[in-house]
Amino acid sequence: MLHALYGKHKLILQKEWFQRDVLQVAPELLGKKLCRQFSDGRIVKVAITEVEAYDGQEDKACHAHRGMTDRNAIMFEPGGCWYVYLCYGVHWLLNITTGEKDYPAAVLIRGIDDCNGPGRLTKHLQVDGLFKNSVADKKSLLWIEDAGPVPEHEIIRSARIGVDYAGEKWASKPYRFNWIKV
DNA sequence: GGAGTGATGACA
DNA sequence: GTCATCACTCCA
Repeated sequence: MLHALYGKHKLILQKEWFQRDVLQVAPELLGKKLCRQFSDGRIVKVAITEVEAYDGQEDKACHAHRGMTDRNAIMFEPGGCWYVYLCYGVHWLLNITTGEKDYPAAVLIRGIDDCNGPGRLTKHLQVDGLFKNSVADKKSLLWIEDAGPVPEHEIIRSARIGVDYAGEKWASKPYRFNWIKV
């Protein structure tokens, strides 16, 4: 198991931690604490329970598969930034970028403790477009902290949700990771 | 099962 | 400039 790279604040996952293969980062994010500081100063920390990986330009389900656009440009930067976008005109979806510069990849955070659904959790944590392209650190009021590894047998892999448009090859990739607590 | 919702990207 | 599409949620 790869060790987390720690910065000045012992628990906060640093940019370098995200600058690895998205398929390695995604399952390791399970059990980590998604942390949000609200405008009144209150801090909420919740465990991540479900994620999906979107892996580069080859991946037809990835927003970057047709190259760089205004929206997805942040995915081409080194990992560790928030990629936030509005889905169906209603829901903000929260992703963390991964990988090296010029390799577009990100992890969609789909579920946290007591809050399933990528659109629901952003509403719950009051995350919107203001966070897009910001660095995942304490200054941005949204960051991720280490919380120890999740046992491998508690991780379930399956196909990603809502990506049928990508064609069977990519829609069927087991790039979705669920943490099923025993 | 079906509608809402508006930014985004493709194309002209 | 237009137009179709969409990594979803809620209510019936």
